Amino acid sequence: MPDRYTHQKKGDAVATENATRTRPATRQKRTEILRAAVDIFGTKGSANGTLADVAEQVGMTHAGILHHFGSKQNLLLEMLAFRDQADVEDLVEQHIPGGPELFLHLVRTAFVNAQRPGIVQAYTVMSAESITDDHPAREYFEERYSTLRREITEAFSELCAQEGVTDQSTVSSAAAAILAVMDGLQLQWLLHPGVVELGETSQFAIRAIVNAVLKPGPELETYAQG
Amino acid sequence: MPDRYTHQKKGDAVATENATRTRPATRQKRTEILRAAVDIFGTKGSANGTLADVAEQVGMTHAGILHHFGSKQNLLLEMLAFRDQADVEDLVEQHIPGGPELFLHLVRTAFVNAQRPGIVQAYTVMSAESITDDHPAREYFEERYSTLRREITEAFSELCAQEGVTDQSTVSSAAAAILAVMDGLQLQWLLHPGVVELGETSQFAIRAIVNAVLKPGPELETYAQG
DNA sequence: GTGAGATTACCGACAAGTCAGTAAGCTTGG
DNA sequence: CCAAGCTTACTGACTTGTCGGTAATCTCAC
Repeated sequence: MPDRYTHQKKGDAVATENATRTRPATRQKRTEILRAAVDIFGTKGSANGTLADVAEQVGMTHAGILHHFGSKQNLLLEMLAFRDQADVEDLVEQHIPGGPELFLHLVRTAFVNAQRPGIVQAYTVMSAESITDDHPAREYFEERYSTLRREITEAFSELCAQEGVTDQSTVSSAAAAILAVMDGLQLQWLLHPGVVELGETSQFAIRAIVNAVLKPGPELETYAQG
Repeated sequence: MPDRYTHQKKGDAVATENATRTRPATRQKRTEILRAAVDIFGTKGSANGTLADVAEQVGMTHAGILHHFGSKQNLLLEMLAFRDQADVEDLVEQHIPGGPELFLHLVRTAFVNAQRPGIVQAYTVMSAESITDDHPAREYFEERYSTLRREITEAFSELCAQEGVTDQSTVSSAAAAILAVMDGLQLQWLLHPGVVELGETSQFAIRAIVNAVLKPGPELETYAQG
């Protein structure tokens, strides 16, 4: 597999929307395919979902999908990039906020996600699958988590400065923990949609972690009966 | 759920070690296969890992595996049950503690898990895969999370009573959140073993959540600059 | 304790189906 | 007319599960 992430012959950047090459209807069709891919691979997983499944949903044969995306692996990667793009489009300003605002943004994201189980499911399944051997999305998720942890860590730094807290020993743990609750709650919410409330619970947990950074409470051992 | 998980023809209880039917060497072989299954399906996922992969690791053909477990689905289910059993065996008293001790037990579990990435990976991949359509382990994980949330909720009740806290409105959120961080941190730890510290970070997060139940800090909006 | 008959453990071969990817050709917008 | 979009037809690689057969092991009458 030579150029792993795209099947386009020329080495042009993926992001550059090459208008000369593609008809407008084609761009639309590609988007339709990507949406179907989110649905299929979210519902059946990336290994069990097939190109034929995706093709059927857009009224095509699987060879048609391959015409557009070259390979299944490439379709999966473009699907993840597509989700990111769709995420940012939701934001009024096309940029994720920094500083203390970030925590509110994360909570809002959790509430938004509660309205779109399909995408959440695709993301949850793919992220866990990515830890398997030679998974196409491994690098994608490694970068994603690194980036998000860094952004959250920076937000904590700003917050600590603002609140006059000097001990920043817990911020890296807290950053990882915030991402972790959000992911873990998504899984439980997908398993028990009526029982676990994604938005509210995420809000509670993020608040708990943020407050613990600013003012750590007693140690757990305190509560064990001695 | 007794005999549903085995392909044995007679409806005898699984737990009763039927010495007459199985040779001691066979029991050993079965365990060996289950261990190999944890390795293979943890490394490659349940859909991508094959019976032949498992068979090769124990020096057999895939037909031999099917002789012992009847079907791939059954092998997967027995593998999960096997992990649970191995978990409990680690405990000195064969029972998960209740009350405030439970939180310390969960932290200890996180530290123990940091020593066995293979099993953690299998569990992480399978739990996420379980939300896909008609996954064999779906029911297993639904029950698992329900049970664990209930146990943690009960532990919170005891803790609240002990500490004189009457407002228990957050305990169900907290129970889900604790499981969520543990799961989510496992994923990040598997992606970045050197960066994320499973034990320490879990400890921090669980402490943060427990303390938030007993004494909720300020709301997140407090920190946003006005 | 031993030999006959049953049961278990496993293999080799194969059946049946699935899936990604390829090649060649039809169709149609521009 | 010609390239992009798509199909039909096909291949080769896998995979689960089945089936007979074989060798090892167990049971038990004698």
